Amino acid sequence: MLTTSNHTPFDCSICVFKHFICQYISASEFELLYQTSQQLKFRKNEYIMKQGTKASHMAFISKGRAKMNYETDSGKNIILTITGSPNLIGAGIILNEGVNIFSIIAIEDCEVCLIDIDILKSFIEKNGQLSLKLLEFLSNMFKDSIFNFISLAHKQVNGRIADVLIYLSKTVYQSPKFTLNLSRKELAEFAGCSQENVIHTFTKFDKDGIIRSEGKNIEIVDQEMLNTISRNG
Amino acid sequence: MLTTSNHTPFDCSICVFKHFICQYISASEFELLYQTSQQLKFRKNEYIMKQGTKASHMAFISKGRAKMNYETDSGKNIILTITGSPNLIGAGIILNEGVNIFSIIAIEDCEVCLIDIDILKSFIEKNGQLSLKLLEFLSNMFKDSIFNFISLAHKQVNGRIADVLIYLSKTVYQSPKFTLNLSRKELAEFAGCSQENVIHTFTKFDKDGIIRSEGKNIEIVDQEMLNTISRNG
DNA sequence: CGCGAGCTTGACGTTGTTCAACTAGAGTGG
DNA sequence: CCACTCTAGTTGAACAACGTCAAGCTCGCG
Repeated sequence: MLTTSNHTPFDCSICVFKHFICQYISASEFELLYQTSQQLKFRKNEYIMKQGTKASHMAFISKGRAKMNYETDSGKNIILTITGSPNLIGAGIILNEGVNIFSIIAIEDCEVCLIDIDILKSFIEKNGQLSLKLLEFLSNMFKDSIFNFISLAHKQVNGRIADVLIYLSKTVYQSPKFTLNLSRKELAEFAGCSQENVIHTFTKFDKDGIIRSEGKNIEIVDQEMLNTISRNG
Repeated sequence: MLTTSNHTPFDCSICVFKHFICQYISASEFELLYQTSQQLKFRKNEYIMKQGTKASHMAFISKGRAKMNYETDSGKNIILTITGSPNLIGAGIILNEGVNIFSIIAIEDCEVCLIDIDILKSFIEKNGQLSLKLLEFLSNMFKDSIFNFISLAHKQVNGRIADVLIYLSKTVYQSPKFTLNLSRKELAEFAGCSQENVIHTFTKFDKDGIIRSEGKNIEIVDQEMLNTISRNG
């Protein structure tokens, strides 16, 4: 599963996740978590988790971006979401039957900390505040996925691509101007349409002065118009 | 919010939820939960929870069926799911900003127990096992919604309607033969297509001997074929 | 008997997918 | 340095899928 290349531990003192969880657990508990976790680097296109494997770890991505990918029985890829960093991934899947129901794949070089689930579970069991926080976290993930699903299921391609662009700019790249780590095909897998449709829509948006699109470089010019398209579906 | 009509407490001794939660909390704690909860009957089409109102309760539906409905800014209705009973609803929404992000509406007469969230939260904080169980429950809801979303977003209407039929028969009515509580328009809001499209597909499925459809009475004849259609999208 | 709501049907135009051809850049080997 | 190939991106045209519209149907109810 760990198809990684490099194994140098990071400087944990600045880690956001450490900062978060140490509000709720003791120093010695964190030490245990630290000792049982793995700090790894992943290169672009490497699997951080692979669909179907046993879910033994949660992944805290401290640096880099990744995609959540679901592969259907018929071999089609569906991108469920793109994550920026820092971000904690795997909470939703883990507690099911202990199997990863989708893959997490680096779309650029990433620094990742794999956290042992059983250890974390033992903390949750002992620690009400922590579990409430995790419940909150899960609720929010759930909510996001619901709205994502509403967008995909009940809008047509214009609106979906507007949504994807808004999401990428706001959440993933945190700038109206960004350089994509994704191919047009991957964008199509994310937006739930054909690759050609992504391209057609991009050129239309470009002509209408809503975005500027040159290869991997995207700039959102008319945010207001994009919001309107998203709203009207 | 409580637009209900009838207010006779039920016999809680046979309640599934009571049975579940009493594995993790004490008798006196349950008594507190019971005293702060409301047992209500809802008639068809009544709101059990209304989108936008403060989320102060979870709903345990002990009898009857309900739909989760999301109303968009532009006034379009989207049915997120149909629930059978018994079922606990509202866990996912609750912990966000304390506002119901969608409505729950009875599609037939229901018996519902409204459970105070703050009380439940106080139990979670004290009780690790309970919180783990709730995390598991939420994870599963999350997983279901993901697969639902995959179906809607990446299949065409044939496959989506097949999915809806399979879901209704398996989860909601638990029989290959059932009498719908939903109109064609509502089915369309669930499947994410037009009402006419639902009808066209039903008649096609009927002609092909996959289902028998007479008004509200639906029977799944060729389950295998339906699964194939669902798989192929 | 008339009315209205929900359901059904078919025609038509829009939207989106598929297909095929073309372009541009990157990597490879002579 | 120049073919050659391979991949990603782009374009337009043909075709299929889907939504919209309009008309007719059925059934229950006043």
